[in-house]
Amino acid sequence: MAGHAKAPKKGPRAQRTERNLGGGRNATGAGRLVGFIERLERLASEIDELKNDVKEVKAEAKAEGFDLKTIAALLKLRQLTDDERREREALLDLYKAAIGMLDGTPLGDAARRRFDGGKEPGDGDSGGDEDDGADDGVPRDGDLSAQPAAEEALAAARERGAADARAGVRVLQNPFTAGDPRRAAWDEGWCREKGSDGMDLPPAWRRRPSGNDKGDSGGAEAGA
Amino acid sequence: MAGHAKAPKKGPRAQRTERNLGGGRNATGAGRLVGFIERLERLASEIDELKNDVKEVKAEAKAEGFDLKTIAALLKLRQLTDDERREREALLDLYKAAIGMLDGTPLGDAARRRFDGGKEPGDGDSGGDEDDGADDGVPRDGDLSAQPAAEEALAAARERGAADARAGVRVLQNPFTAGDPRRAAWDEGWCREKGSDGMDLPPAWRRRPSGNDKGDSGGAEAGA
Amino acid sequence: MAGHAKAPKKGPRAQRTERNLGGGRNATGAGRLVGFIERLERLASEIDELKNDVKEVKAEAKAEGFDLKTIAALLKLRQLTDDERREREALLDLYKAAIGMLDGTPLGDAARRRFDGGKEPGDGDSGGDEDDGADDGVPRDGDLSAQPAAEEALAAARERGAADARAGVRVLQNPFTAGDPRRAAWDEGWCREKGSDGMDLPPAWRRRPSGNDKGDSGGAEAGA
Amino acid sequence: MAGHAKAPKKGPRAQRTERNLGGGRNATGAGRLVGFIERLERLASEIDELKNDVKEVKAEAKAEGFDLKTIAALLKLRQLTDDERREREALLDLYKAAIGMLDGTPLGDAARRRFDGGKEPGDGDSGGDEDDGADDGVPRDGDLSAQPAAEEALAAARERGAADARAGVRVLQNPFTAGDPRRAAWDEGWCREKGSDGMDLPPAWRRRPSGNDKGDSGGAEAGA
DNA sequence: AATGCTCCAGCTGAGC
DNA sequence: GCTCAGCTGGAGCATT
Repeated sequence: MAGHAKAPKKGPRAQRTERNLGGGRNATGAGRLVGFIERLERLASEIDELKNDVKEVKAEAKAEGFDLKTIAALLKLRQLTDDERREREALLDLYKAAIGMLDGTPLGDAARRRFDGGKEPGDGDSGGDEDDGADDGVPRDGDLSAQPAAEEALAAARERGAADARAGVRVLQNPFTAGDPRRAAWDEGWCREKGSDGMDLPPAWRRRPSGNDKGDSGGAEAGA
Repeated sequence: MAGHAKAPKKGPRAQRTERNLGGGRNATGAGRLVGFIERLERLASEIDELKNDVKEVKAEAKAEGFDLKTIAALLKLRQLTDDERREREALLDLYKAAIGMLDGTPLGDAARRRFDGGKEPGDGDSGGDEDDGADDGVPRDGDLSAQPAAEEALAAARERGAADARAGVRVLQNPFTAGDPRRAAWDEGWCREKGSDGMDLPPAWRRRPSGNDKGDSGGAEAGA
Repeated sequence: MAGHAKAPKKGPRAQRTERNLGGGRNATGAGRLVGFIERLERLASEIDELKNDVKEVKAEAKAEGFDLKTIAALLKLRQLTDDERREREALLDLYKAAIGMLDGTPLGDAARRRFDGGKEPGDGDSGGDEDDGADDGVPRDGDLSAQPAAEEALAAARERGAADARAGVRVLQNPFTAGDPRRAAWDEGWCREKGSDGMDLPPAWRRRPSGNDKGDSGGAEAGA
Repeated sequence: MAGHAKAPKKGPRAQRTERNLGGGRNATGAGRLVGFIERLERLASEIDELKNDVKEVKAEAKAEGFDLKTIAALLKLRQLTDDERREREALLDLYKAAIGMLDGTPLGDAARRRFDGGKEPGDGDSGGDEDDGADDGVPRDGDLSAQPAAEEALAAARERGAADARAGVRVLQNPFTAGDPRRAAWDEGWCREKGSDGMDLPPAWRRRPSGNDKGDSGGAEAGA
């Protein structure tokens, strides 16, 4: 099912180069040219066999309800080094923050770590951080570095996320605070679980029809 | 300084069409063709004047230390409706979670809201969410919907972020919990403040040299 | 008529950067960033106004029966120097000849001149050119250089082409031999004349519906 | 030699999807997603192995002095049906003629045939074709259809071209008139022969350094 | 089903 | 010499 070309209807390659190869003229300029061209055409045809296969896979995925654009984004993400990805995310978050585009979504952990990378962990409270009104007594982001992200803890969190999902807990109820790596792990578990309901994809995995009229229904109706 | 073309050295457009326009032959096929071509070339030349201007602006930005690639990303983001942007982020986060690529960064708020959109806010505890071990007493994500994102509250948070930044507080010390919209606002204030230090850009805004050796320093050392 | 945008339905640019410009903070990193972004977006929007105009012109041309793809090719050709264009044509002809793809269409004049550039015009007969069977007494390509392409001669030929076209002469009856620059000029006149028939485009200017079945109806039925 | 990758230095694909495949969860949304992603990545990696091979071949060709851009053009040409190619050339020639861009190079045979296709061959002389001054007695283009392009005649012409080339005849001395299919065949023979001189490519096959200053050294100094 | 548009990625030329 | 921005060509997608 995966290795069969289908000859994308294109024109008749390999038309009439054969007679030019005649004799032992391969050392000739013309002969060598023909050689190159044929090698290139052969490679090209192999390539677009594979491209056809890609198309088939995509069609299949689409038929199951996945969003192709998102999958493409994923693939691009995956071929980045983790470091590169973090670097980009951090920079993007910083720039977004600077122009007030964060709207609602806080800085990613990558950005947080980046901007704090050079500092030593002890001097955090220097300055005026009396932490007055928000919610004291709660572990802050600073603890992020304190939790070594033990793989077993993460696995446990993931498992709990799955269990919670099964139990009907909503995503918003993630029990871990910001900055805790288990927060992400719980999310992973929850999401993976939610994707497995029945035979076909739950609607959350599908792309919304688009809502062609754009409402700018931003959470922060600020600028206007 | 911004509207002056510089004639990108390209070839001699408008070579010898003039004589064809002779007479009143504009009703002719040939005449009309020439007309179209000239209009198109004129538009094209105006377009690449503007492209030149773009180049200049980019060069200037780069000279000040900004990362062009990130700026490009920003621009692309900004020409999306807020809804569209949220939709994509949500979907991407979901897919990432499903294949375990979240590593460390939790689901964005957009994703959280999306998957919870249909539910009514009151039934959060349905199921087994006894909230056993994590960190009780702390406002959860569920409160996210409870806080109507009053613009003045956000502005205050932003201001506090800026003040904290001035006072030496680190980003990691963001006093607001996950799910609280003020968390993002505080980040915005902090970041904007940090960008204003001296004459030139703080190093955090510049792109890291690259780190050519790929470390895969992922939080989850799994696959390797 | 050329500067009216029509707002290509894209998203709401310029969302909420205004507040960030507040105060005299323009010297700030964030402020400068916003400045760059706004300049870039403004330029971008101007650019796609122009792109819209291009679209309109193309639509108009298509409506009159012209083939857009051909027009695009023309535009690309026209932004090449004459020298560059000749260089490319010559090289392409040479390569085509070498692999036997000329089929039917002889080397262009550009190619001929290129390969003969270094030689002095007098020694043409050196070697075995006894010209045995073909068609003696006829002016050869060699004369190409002998005719200095006087502009008035070309104009005359063009005029004669137009006259002949009006008189019902077919293209195939071009009275000038290969290598004579007037041959092309006559063609020009003939074609331009033929395009002027009535109100709308003669069918020869339109693209043929496609001929979906590929016949390889080559003049040289060789390779097959 | 065609299947050896060389791992184009890209990032660490296939990072940590394995654990997600655990259990028999393949029916799950998440599991299927992982499956698709892995298939796509596998195909992608095969594709860029081939692309690497292409790059190698091109590098080799370039090292021997061939012009890559011309080769690319050839490849594109070759994946067109003969009919399509002819159609495009004809249309392009017609449009060029109409706006006076033919300069020097006459209409290709394809164009000539196209515009004469519908007509019956007998009525050519209708009108004023007294053929007054040019060069009577010489076979005209009209004979083009009269010569059935017998393959053996073409082969002979090709052979003669090669022989003439060996004998020192210049390209300009092509003994066949315009419209005679043997003209192209002779060119083919001549060019192929010329390409075979010594070990390396004759300079005519290389790309001219470009002549950065544009001279518009056109044969027809017309419009200017 | 055909076609025009848009995006993306590879290739090319410059600049440090 | 390497990197990086610009550009060109192709492929997918939406549209009619």
